[in-house]
Amino acid sequence: MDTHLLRTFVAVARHGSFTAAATELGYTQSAVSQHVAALETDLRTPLLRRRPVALTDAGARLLEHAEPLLLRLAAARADVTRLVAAPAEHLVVGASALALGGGLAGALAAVRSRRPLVSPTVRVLERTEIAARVADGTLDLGLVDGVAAPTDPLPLPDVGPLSAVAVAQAPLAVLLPPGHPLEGRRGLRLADLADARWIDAPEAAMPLDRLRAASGSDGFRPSLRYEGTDVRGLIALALAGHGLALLPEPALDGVAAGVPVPRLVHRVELLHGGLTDGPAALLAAALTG
Amino acid sequence: MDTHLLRTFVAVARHGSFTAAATELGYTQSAVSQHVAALETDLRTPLLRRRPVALTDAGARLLEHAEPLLLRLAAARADVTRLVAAPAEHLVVGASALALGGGLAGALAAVRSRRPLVSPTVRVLERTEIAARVADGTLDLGLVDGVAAPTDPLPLPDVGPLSAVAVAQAPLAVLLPPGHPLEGRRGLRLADLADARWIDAPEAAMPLDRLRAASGSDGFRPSLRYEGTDVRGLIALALAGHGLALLPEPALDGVAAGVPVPRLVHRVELLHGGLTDGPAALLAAALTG
DNA sequence: GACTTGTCATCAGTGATACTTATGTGGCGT
DNA sequence: ACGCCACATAAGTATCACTGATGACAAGTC
Repeated sequence: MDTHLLRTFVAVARHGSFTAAATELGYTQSAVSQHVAALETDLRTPLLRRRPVALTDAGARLLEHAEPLLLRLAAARADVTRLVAAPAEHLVVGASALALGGGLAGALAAVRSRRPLVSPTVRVLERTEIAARVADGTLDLGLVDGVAAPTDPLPLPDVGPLSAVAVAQAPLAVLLPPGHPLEGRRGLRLADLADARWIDAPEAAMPLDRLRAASGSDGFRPSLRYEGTDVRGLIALALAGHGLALLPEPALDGVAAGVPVPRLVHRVELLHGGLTDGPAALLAAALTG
Repeated sequence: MDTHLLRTFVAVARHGSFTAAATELGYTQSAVSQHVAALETDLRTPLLRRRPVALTDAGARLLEHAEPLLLRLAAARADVTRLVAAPAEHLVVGASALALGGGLAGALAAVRSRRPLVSPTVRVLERTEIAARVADGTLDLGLVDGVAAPTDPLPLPDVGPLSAVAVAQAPLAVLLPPGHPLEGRRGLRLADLADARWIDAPEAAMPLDRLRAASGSDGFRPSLRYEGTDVRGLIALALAGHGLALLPEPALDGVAAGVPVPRLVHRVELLHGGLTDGPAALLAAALTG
């Protein structure tokens, strides 16, 4: 079970094609075929069905392991080289959509004034992607938002030793349509709303599966799916009665009133993998200080 | 950064010797030397100081990544082969010391009566070791205990997709020496006791760092360290005033009275990596059913 | 201080093996 | 039925991952 074999296996599984994987990796089709065959004889079980190429059960299981494994391998390399190499004079920040608000603009301005030569990049990514890209060095810093108990850290995919610091924290509010029976309630436990219908807006609000994890319930069934990062659109849909939405209170922005949710907060955390003293450290200081 | 290179690097770091690592791995010393050199040129930084052999900073960092990486690799192999191979007719259960109580004896008896031929092994291990050994297939089942909020799962080191099921849950109690100012209190939040002096008994009770994580405080300073799994000894020390101890209430066993701690429970969870239908599945059914 | 000893680095040689090129084979569409 | 596409297999080669031998260096011994 060599890393190279796993890498080509993952490529084949992703492309659904031996030849496509071969061209991606710079191999011949023959080599890819041999790699997969070697893995299969090593594990004594077929991993792929051919013609058409599809994962077997064992293959699917292996893929579940292989992808994070390769990610962690890349993270290890990035972490060690980060120790050695001089801090780069560029700055790439990844942020989930709802994490953009908390002072990033101001902090970036502070960096630019002190280091006019660096031209920062801000990249909006899915929450799951950010930790991975910070770990493997593609991003210098990450800003992720999420819902958690006030004392708990945000649950993050474990991709190696990353440091996380809270940079902003706000109460949560459920956005109810006008006339909803619960309107005007003072406190609303999230579990009480597990049976309600929700708008599933994984980019603009909290993904519903995260709510289930945070509340320990398995409700939160979606009535409408909203694909996009624009919060205003989500608010409009929620007010029109298409479903409930859970948002940080500041995001409501006076446009609408929400019912506060106790015991849970919306938090933005800064992710980094060991700061040296490049522009990334400056930005981190501006964000946290 | 091949897996073989990482493996020999880890072996060298553990043994503090190239030759010892070579004999362990069945290589010549020359090969080990070349492996380490290859890693160092690949990462463009020395990983080990020689004569005496010691880790550099970069080497220590790499080791932090390499060990879990190799563990996950073994876990992946075990997980896939478990899918394929026939369920073995043996049964190895790992358990942390405080997890032994909850019905394991009875459940084992149930298994033995139905499968008289299997001779089970019970192995008492440190909490951190159990998840790793279940993942890589050394253990068929694991029983770990820990402290968490009633709705939260126990925090486990992430070694791949493992299933965890609660098998026993008990309230927690702080064991105070007689005459302690807080004696007789009804409820006691753990954070209130962060400044007190504690007995650090990582094998017999909860390790203090776990308490810090569970309570979100950084107190819980140790006044005495207790190495051993015998709870009676720990109770005697706590009653003699050497420090506080946090134990599941049943463990006090009438010997002593403790002050209950709300919002946190002691829980024993059963760990397995996908059950087939061997004796392990029988035992799991007996424990959870 | 020379000698011995133990340990890691280096070199040259060789056997394994990881690739390529070329060819075989089976399903699928026309 | 036929060709076409995609994966499997075979044969050949070039690389490189090992071994064994030797060198270099530090520490301990007399």
